Amino acid sequence: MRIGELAALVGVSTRTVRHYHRLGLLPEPERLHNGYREYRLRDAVLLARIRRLAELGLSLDEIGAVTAGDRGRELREVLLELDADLARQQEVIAARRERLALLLAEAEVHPDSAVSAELAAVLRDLPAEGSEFARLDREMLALVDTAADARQRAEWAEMLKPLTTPEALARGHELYRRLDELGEAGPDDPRVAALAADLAGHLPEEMAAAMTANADPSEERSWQWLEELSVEVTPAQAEVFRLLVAALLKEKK
Amino acid sequence: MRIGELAALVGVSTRTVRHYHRLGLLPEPERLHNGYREYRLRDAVLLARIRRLAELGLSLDEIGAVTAGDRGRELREVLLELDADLARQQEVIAARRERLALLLAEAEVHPDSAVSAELAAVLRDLPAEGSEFARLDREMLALVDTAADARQRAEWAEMLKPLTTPEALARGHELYRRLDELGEAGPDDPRVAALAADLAGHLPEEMAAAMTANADPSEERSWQWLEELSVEVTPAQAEVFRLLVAALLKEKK
DNA sequence: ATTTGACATTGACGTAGCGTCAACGTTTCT
DNA sequence: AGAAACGTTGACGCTACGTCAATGTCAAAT
Repeated sequence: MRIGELAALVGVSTRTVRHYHRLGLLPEPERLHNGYREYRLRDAVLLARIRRLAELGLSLDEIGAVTAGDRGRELREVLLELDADLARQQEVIAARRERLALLLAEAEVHPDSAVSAELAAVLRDLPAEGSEFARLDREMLALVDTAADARQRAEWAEMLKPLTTPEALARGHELYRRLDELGEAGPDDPRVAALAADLAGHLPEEMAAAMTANADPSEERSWQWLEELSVEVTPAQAEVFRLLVAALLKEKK
Repeated sequence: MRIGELAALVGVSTRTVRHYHRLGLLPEPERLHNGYREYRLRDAVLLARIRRLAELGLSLDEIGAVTAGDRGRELREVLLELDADLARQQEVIAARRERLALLLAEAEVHPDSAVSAELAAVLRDLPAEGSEFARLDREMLALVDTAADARQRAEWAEMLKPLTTPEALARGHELYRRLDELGEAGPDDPRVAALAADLAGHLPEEMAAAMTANADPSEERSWQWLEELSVEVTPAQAEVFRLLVAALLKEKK
């Protein structure tokens, strides 16, 4: 039998057969005078066995270990391992499909949005035009949104809801404007302390609680992100938030 | 933000970030005077979005197509496609686990066998010692065994059962010996025709039916394999089987 | 002032299991 | 005899990065 016949017989490509030769899975058969490989029945048997194991999902390395004979691994052990692996894969895929279903349900409502439905609703109601700081704020929200699960997003949406009343929106606009104006100011500018105080008054209670809850570094990192992200704000703006958190903490006590 | 901070923030490696740059998934940010990449908040947002899609199982190519904006593909369409793909994967894995369970159950009974339990039982009962042709025969059985499903194997085991009686075994031994003896003979040796006739008498009825059922080439290839495998037999032995099939066919009519 | 350590840069190789040329020789059919 | 269909070895390509390697930059410890 030549390589093409063998391959057709077992249902693989000639490339596959030669690949198994190079890996040592299938021993090289005798060569004819012209250099062609000449296969016997036992090669077909072995190749078919290799394929059967491969189609079960064993890696070629594992197959090599199993078919190596005495000093190889026990087939049973490998199969059990494989079954456990497949079970894990099933779980992973099932979880993915669940998340996919959620995403698709969201997309049904908000077709062309890069963020979740909850956040999209908030962003729609929150002002953004004209303020550089508002843009940063939205970006931060979008960032935490991508990493959040449904529960967290619902909490945040709840927290942010008080900010969408007409009065809160007006005050929010003003505060964004004042933050923008601090762009070039120094951290000791008198407007800094005033703005921090006004911000403290503007924030919903729940939000203040959430911010101070994780303000000590031992907790999770959700609000620590705020620090990391402060790379993009000016010193004066950063000072506003330092004062703000300090005020909230004092108020808490 | 420098690349390490960005990577830690989103939870990927710096290598991954640079990889996305090279693929064009993530735009290259400004460089500092020292050549370091300087990231902004929006880069983190985009990177987090990419990761969310990647963790769902989208390929980076697909993510590129989705995030490409206007001329890209619709996210919804891609997600539906992905879901269908995951569903297929689930089916494949479930089928594998079923076959694995069968294999494991077999291994429970026949721990160190390379063939199925059914065939192992047959091979145990069938004689093999000393005959080259018997070895070939066993190899052929092993070959079709690897490709067979449970139903087919049960059928074959049933077909082969009549051969395991003491009298059949004795006749089988003799027939194997006579086949071996034909090794160097020509196809027109007088013993050829005689052996073909005796073989026809030896074969169980069901087996003869199975052999002739697929003797015309329009059918499946299970018995056509026999032809392919005849590479390993001598001309005289091949002639025996040609005559055998012809006799069985005539008898059938 | 220097050494160390932690960061950054680009470039290249390795991974699994083959598919797919390329460049060439052999067999077989017409 | 020419073409089609096989065989040979060798090499690159594919995914999504991990993992050096060789080198540069920056802050802190000596």
